Amino acid sequence: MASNTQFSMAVHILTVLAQADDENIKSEKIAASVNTNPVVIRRLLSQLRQANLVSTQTGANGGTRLAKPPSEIRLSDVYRAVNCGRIFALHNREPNKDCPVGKNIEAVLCHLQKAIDKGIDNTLAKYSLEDVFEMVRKGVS
Amino acid sequence: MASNTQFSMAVHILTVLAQADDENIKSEKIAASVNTNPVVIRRLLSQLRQANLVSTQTGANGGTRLAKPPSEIRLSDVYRAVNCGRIFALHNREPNKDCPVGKNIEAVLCHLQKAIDKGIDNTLAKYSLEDVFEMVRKGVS
DNA sequence: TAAATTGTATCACATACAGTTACAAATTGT
DNA sequence: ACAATTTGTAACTGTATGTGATACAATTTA
Repeated sequence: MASNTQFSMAVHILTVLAQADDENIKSEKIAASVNTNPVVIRRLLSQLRQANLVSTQTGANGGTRLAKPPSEIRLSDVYRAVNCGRIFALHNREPNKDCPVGKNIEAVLCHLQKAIDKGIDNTLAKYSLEDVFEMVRKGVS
Repeated sequence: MASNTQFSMAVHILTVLAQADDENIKSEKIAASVNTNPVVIRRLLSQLRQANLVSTQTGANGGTRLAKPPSEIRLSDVYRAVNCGRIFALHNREPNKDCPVGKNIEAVLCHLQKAIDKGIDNTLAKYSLEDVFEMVRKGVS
């Protein structure tokens, strides 16, 4: 599987909204920047909305805006909003429970998954959407 | 198939080898513990061999053993050995370069990818194969 | 030389994401 | 009330990829 681009697109979307300040932005306009279909954008906006990161108005002259200031949106929030998947998957066929390793390895791997997830969360929590916006404006340091 | 199980299987394989100490272990035997096809195991062993984590002997009575003691194998080595993929992918269609956001967002995302990767590496470097073996034997604390 | 074992190419299958089309629901302006 | 606009979402397609299986050459042992 080509790993998924949802986090990348979500950050892109939110940055466009950050730039627009308090204006309602149409999915079509965002799609033009991301270079994809508006439905792809709306699907992601749906997830971001559930996470209370954006708010949307339907109907004519509708669109989407940030639900809070960019300084209050952490990339860890974004990651959690769009990412259901894990870094690696556990075995998809049960290991052999008659083997001492097969019997216990899954618990260990599960433990590792949690440790990694916490690490990613910590890393992304260091960046706010405001930081990203600044980096986009001025270039990555 | 959600994300890939290669890291999980690789850790499983190495733990089986750690348990076997200095004996040559056949791919078939490992496959029985992991509950998969021996070819799947051999493919992974091939990657672990390239990373100098195991050494294999072909032919009758052949098999694979660890190339170094479990205490000298870090899970970060394993992760690097089998994992070509990233946490998230960049856009697969070029963002619109006429948009100030689209023009610079990729550099920012690339920067974030590196930060996350370093975080994962740090997390996994805390665990040696010996630690995993102990956890498998005694249960995860 | 026969048997055992790995290395690897190749195929089949399942899954998931990206992209698209289509249409109902909601909202606005007249 | 009506037409126009915009979102929400279901459904379908194409594509990529990981897993698993089969097959067979190459290697090693006895």
